[in-house]
Amino acid sequence: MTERSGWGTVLFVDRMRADAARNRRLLLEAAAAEFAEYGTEVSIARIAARAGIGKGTVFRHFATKEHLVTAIFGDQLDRLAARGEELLGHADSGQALLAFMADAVEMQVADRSFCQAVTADLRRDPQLRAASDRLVAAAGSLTARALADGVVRDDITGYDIVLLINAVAQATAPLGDAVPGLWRRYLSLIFDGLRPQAAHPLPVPAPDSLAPP
Amino acid sequence: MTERSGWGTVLFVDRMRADAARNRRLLLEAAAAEFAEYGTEVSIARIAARAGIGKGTVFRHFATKEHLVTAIFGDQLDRLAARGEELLGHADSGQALLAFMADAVEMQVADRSFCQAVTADLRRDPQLRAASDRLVAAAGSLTARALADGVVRDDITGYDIVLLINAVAQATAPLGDAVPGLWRRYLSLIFDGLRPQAAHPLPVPAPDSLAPP
DNA sequence: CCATAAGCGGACCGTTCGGTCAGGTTGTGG
DNA sequence: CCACAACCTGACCGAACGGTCCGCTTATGG
Repeated sequence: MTERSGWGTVLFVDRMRADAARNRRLLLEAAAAEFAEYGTEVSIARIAARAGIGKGTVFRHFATKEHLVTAIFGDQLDRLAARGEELLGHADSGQALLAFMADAVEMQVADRSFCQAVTADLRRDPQLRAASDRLVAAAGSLTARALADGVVRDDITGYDIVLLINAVAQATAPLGDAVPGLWRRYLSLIFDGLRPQAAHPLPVPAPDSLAPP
Repeated sequence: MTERSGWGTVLFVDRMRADAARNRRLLLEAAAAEFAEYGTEVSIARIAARAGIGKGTVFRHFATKEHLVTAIFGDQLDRLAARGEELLGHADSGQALLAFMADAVEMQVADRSFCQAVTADLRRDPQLRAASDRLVAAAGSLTARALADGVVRDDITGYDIVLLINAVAQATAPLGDAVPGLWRRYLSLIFDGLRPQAAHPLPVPAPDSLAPP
């Protein structure tokens, strides 16, 4: 579990009682694991059992289940955005963009809740909005750098990249884990579509937001 | 509601009592509409109410909710496969493949349950397996024809096409219906990746089945 | 070491779901 | 036209869920 960007509520365990801090950590670990394995529909009771704490304790730390999901999902978004920012320091801009997409897809494929959360109505939460914006910004910078080097076509944006990451991650969903690395096939194919050599005019402008109206 | 291929159970209303046949039709229409609008999680009670019949009647026609979902989903798969077979008669093989993908995505985007069903564990059902095979076969023929005309790269198969359809349909899921035709942008982009000009070697072989082990 | 408040936990609540069933209704073959 | 089987229905059931609450435990500052 990493730190949230500029917002320490989730892991703000400093001025807590020792047992409370310990339980909160156990809870977040258990929730992340259960969500990744079974999706966000797992019951609070299951998560509490895995963490070895009582159900009531869960609601002491997070008023509703949605708050818990939001906390975990926000942390993941932040981690992903951080990875993107880190890759901005990479020499090869094309490989950096590809690596970013690969890491993002891998994260999403390994975590059932991540896929669900992207689609859910959690967009109302301002913290998630911020994390999402940070992610799109990182993707946009990586794209701009790759464009400047002429390795991607000039009509794509950071929003496109984020949505295509989602597309690749969902592509192989029907097969479950039957062919473990199959998503790499489709990431590669889609990346071919991002190259300037392939470019045919795109019929619809890129979006300028990830949130529904 | 169209006919199931070679299997008339779903709409086998011939030797039924008149009221039973009528109710079955109302039920299937209501279920398809509710599933499309709200996904497969809508309650049986809701569907029954929309059909104007009692809840018990639903279970008279379909032993479990899963049976109902399977019937509706199978019908959709069959319709999609039929559309693919129809497009095999189209003169321009490249446009036929593109049109097939576009129709498939459009269907999936307009129907929440369709997206869910693709991922669900309904693959056990032999009828769905058959419908799925028929769909992949149609996609494979369209692909082979396009390949013979040199308009697509030579390392893709019908399975790739079906999975990429899924990818495109899910790509814009985070935005809901905020930008109605946005999926066309990503279908176009991915189709660019399917052209021979763009081809870089793909890292993983295509799957040879859509079912998990 | 103790007083106290913060934390804990699981019985409990209201709701919703898929699915069942007994008893009333109705279409239909003869 | 009638008898009967097929059909319809909504009250009902048990399970599972998110969330509440209060009596008990325990960490901690003084």
